[in-house]
Amino acid sequence: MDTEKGPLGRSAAVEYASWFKALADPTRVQIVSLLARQGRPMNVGEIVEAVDVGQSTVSAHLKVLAEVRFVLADSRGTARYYRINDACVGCFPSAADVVMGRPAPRAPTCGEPMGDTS
Amino acid sequence: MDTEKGPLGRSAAVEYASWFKALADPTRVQIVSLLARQGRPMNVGEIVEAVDVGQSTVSAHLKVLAEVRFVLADSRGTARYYRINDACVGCFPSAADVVMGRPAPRAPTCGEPMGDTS
DNA sequence: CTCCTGTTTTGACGTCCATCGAAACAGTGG
DNA sequence: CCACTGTTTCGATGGACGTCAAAACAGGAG
Repeated sequence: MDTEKGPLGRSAAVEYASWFKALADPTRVQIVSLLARQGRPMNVGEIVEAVDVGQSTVSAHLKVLAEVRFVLADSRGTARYYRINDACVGCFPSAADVVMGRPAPRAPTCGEPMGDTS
Repeated sequence: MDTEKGPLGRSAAVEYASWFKALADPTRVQIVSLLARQGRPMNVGEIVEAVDVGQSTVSAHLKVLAEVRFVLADSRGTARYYRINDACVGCFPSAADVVMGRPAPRAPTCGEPMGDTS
C-alpha cells in the first residue's frame, strides 16, 4: 500500500504523473470539468462550442483524456458522445492525496479505472 | 465560487492546469511525495539520492515546484533545505475535486498559497 | 586569499505537445 | 449512388520540456 517514508516507486510515480499530465493543459481541464458538471454525455460539437479552440484540437484532447480513462466514449449514429468516468471523480483526487503524503480516505480501492488496460 | 454548469473559466482552467503540470513529471511526483512523507526539510543532496537523475536536474525540478509553491526553500549555510508547503497538502486535492465537479469539502479556503502572487 | 562543498545556472540536444487547416472516414437520408 | 453532417486522422509548425555535463556562484574552513 506504499506506506513507506521513502519516495514513491518510480513506476507508481510514472503512473500518477500520467494522470496529472492528462490535466496539465487548460483546455483539457475545461473539457473534463465541463463533462463532470454537466453529468451527461456530450458530443464533440457541444464541447467545441464551450472551449475556444478548433474542433480537431478538441478531438485530440478527447483522445488523450480517453486514453487515461478520464472520459468514456459512446458512439450513437454519426455522433460520438463523451462522458466523464465516474470512477475517476473519486479516484483522481485520491491520487492527489497519496502524492501529498495523505492516506486516501475517499475511494476505498480504485480497481483499474484509469490504468492503461485498453 | 464557480458553481455554474458551463466550463471552468479559461483563467481558472489555466491556473489549475499549471498546478497539475507541476506534477506531470514522474521525478517531480517523487520529490513532492518524498518531502511530504518525510515531513522535514531536506537538502538537495538528500533528494538526489532518492531519485535517480542528475543533481542539476533535481535542482531544475525543485525550481519548478517552488514556483508553484508546492515546496518552500530555506537557505541554511551553503545548503538549501526544501520542505513541502503544508497549505498545498490540503489545497491541491481540493483543486482535483473542483475539476471533477465536486464541492471541495476539505480545505475551507485556500488563500493564495500556490498562486503566482510572488 | 584559497580550497572545498553544496547549489544554481547555462548551453545543448532530442523529444514531446498544442494548435491549426485540410483531408479522410463514417453514418444517414435523399 | 450522391450529398451532408459529425468526427477522426494527417502533416506541419512553433514552442515547451527533461535531461545531462560543464561552468558559474556562494558560504565556510584552513
